[in-house]
Amino acid sequence: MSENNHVNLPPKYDHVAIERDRYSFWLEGKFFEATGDTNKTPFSIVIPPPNVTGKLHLGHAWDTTMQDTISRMKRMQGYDVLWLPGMDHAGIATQAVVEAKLKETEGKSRYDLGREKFVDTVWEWKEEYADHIREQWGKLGLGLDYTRERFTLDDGLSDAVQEVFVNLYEKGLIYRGEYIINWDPATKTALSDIEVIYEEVNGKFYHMRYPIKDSDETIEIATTRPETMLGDTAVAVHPEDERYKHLIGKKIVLPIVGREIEIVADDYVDMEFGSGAVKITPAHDPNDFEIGNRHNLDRVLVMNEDGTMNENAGQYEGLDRFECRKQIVKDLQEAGILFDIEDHVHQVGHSERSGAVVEPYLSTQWFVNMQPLADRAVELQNTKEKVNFVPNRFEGTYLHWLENIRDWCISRQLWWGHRIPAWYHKETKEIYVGKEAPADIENWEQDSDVLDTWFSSALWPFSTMGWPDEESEDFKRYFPTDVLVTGYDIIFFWVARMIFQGLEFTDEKPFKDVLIHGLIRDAEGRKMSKSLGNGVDPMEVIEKYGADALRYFLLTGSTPGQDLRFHWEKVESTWNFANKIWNASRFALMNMDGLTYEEIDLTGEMSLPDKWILTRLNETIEHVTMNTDKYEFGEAGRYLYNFIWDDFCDWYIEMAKISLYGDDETKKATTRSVLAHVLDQTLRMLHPYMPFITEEIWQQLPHEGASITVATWPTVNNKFHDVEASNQMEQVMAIIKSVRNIRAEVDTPMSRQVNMILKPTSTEALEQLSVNRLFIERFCNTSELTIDEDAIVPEQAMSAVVTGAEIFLPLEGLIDFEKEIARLEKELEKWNKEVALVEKKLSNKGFVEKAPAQVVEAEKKKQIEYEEKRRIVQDRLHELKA
RNA sequence: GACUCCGUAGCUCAGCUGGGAGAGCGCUACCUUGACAGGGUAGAGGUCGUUGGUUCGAGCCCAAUCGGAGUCACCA
Repeated sequence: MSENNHVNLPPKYDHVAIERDRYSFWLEGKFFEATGDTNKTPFSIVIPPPNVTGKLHLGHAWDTTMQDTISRMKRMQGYDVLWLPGMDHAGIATQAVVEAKLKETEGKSRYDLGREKFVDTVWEWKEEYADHIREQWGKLGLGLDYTRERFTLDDGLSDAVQEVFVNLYEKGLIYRGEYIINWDPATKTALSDIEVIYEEVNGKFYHMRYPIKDSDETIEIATTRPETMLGDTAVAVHPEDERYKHLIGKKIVLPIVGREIEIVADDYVDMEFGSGAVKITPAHDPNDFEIGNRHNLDRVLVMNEDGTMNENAGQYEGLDRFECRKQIVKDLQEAGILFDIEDHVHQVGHSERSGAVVEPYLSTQWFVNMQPLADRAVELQNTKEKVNFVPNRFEGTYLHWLENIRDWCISRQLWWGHRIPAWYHKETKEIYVGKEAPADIENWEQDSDVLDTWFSSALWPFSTMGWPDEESEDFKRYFPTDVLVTGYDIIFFWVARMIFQGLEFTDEKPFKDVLIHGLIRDAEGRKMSKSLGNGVDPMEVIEKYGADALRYFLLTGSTPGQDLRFHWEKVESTWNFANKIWNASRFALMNMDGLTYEEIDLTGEMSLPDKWILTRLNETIEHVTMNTDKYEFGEAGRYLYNFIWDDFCDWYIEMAKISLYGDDETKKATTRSVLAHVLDQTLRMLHPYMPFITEEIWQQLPHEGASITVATWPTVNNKFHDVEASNQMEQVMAIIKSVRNIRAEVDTPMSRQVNMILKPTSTEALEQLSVNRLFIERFCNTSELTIDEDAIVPEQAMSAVVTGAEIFLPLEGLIDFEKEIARLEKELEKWNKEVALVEKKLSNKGFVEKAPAQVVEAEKKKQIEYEEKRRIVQDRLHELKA
């Protein structure tokens, strides 16, 4: 075929070839850069900045693909889109990775290098990792504006961090104090509450009897952490507890240690639990700390920062806390103090990062006073201006957390991060907090700690836009952002904090919508994790099946808020979809015959399939646009899939061949235009889902503009909305399906021509069928087609019934009458049931009176149709049995 | 202990404001039809966890219950 010469699409869909150079084409065209065009409405998204040392995993791919899909559609809809990229310095995570590398390559610790040199080393690593992440973003096809890329430790963001810290300090919303915090002995830093993961652990419950001074009595207490007894400074009982009332105020000689501690009364103690007496260790337990404050108790810290016992542990000094536990249990048992050990399942806190058992530990740290900030965020949700959570139920989790908020420990004993802008006077011990160091710097010492990574992340939507400079162009134009996309696992870490910081510092919510997605799991439903080794590298998926297939799989694989299981087979079937599009496009191109975009002409007289596919296109545009707007990517994607595969490929292209391969040049030209138009519009809609393949094909098709990324989004065209044609097409399709069915029944392949008789059930149907007979002839492969109400049907014929017509295929010698009668009886039974059901409904007074008129009307129509079909099948059975 | 989510065809999942169940993969039979055999055509397969309730009508709303997952808070 000579037309083949015009086709530049290779015969095979090759995702590697297609995707290879496309991203640089987009970047060079600057299609992803926000234009600042004031004729357009701004639309902005900030990327959740990935950890700079991390490799992007499938979760990132999912998260960013959604953002890309949204922003690509918005761009096509004419918005001035800013999708701002960036990365997070990720304090603990990064420091841990670099420390490990350092040990591995040079056998050195961070202390060997010293603070300054170590931080320099991290910066070097950072550049390398950042390049890698950008490369992965490119492979995914993300439309990011790299001219605005930010890093949480760059100058601008550091300035914002300091501004916020100083401001909150001056307002009294940041304070420094000595409290029990969560201490991670592995990384030797404090953690915030949400960085502690509680896991059920099979532990022990140790029961002890403490001797009371100058008495033979003992008091029974129990603990899960016996080593902390070294730091006990009291035993508490309930003031109303009759068992112990006489002991209040008496002294205990703390075993091993020998310290005298008092028995105090405190309401906190639950008389019902255990013995009703509690050992109090103010330096190692938050509740004990509170009790200690109320009773002015000493705070005896018995551990070092690395989890070993310190000098207050006496003979146990230097032992690891768990070694010490073993030893102390043994010693106490021998001394007869510890008299029982019980198995006990309880929740033990572990560091989110290191996995080490978190130690409640007395320490001086910086905190954010959360209540006022949280109150404001909660308040916002009672107004019309509230942040819109999708799905909505996550607003509940968010609010629940805010309503039970506790102060946020923000100092970390790390080197990699934003240094706390506080200085202590060497002599007076006075504290100075400010963006600039004190003038007489030689007399001061800066706080050695850095801030929690999330402290800077919380400012991300506005710090990236130029804040604290409120006159910054980007801040004025693109803040607040439109939507934030993230997983439910970081609602507390990040979403909540961005909201209260946004409110506090910009008086605005940082985003209008929050789209929450779930977690990616493996095929068995397990979380993907390093330890299980069940992680899947998105780059591997892209290599095998292409970014388009991966993206489509991720977008359509689940509903908002739900987890997603990864299945290779699903990605593979998505690849098949891409291949289908590829080949349908090849067909179209083979028939374009040099058509240009300007020559696309939809004014000519159209065939039935032309009118039908344009109507279906309208429906698809409506559906896809609405659902993408609602973030229902699954719904939109599936609708497109069905439209492309079933309607466009299986029906329209097949039927278009009639005019494309025919002699009527006018019809041919019209169909060619329709084909080009529908494909063009379809590719545009599919583009946010599968950017690479759609761009590749679109460039080959008659088109205008430099790139599909900046083509306009399709809108419904009422001029081509022909319901009547659609109904006729449906009827033709129904007839074709019935004939295929019969042919399969009697083993008569489509390649064999057959005679066919159509008996219309109305003059209207007669007219329509006559007009559309060409399609019926062609797709039923008839040798002779009779359309006649009074046609005489040979005795040996297979029959079927569709709305408006009875179908007969005279197939002498091929029919097994018994089988045919059985088949018809089965069908009769079906119609009997349907008729009975409709009749039951319609005879139900309640239904007729209360159901909406259109529903009742539809039922009445069904009744007529089913009764007609039943009658026809019945008659046919009579004939055959006669 | 509080709360949330899930339980629909063999498997993985859809099913929008309630009007009589869908897709992909898998399975069966047939088909080298001029874009595609990674394709086409026709099919089989579901008491929508269970029990009540509301309603003319429930997979969809309410209650209870069973099973699975998760979040938060926890008594030493």
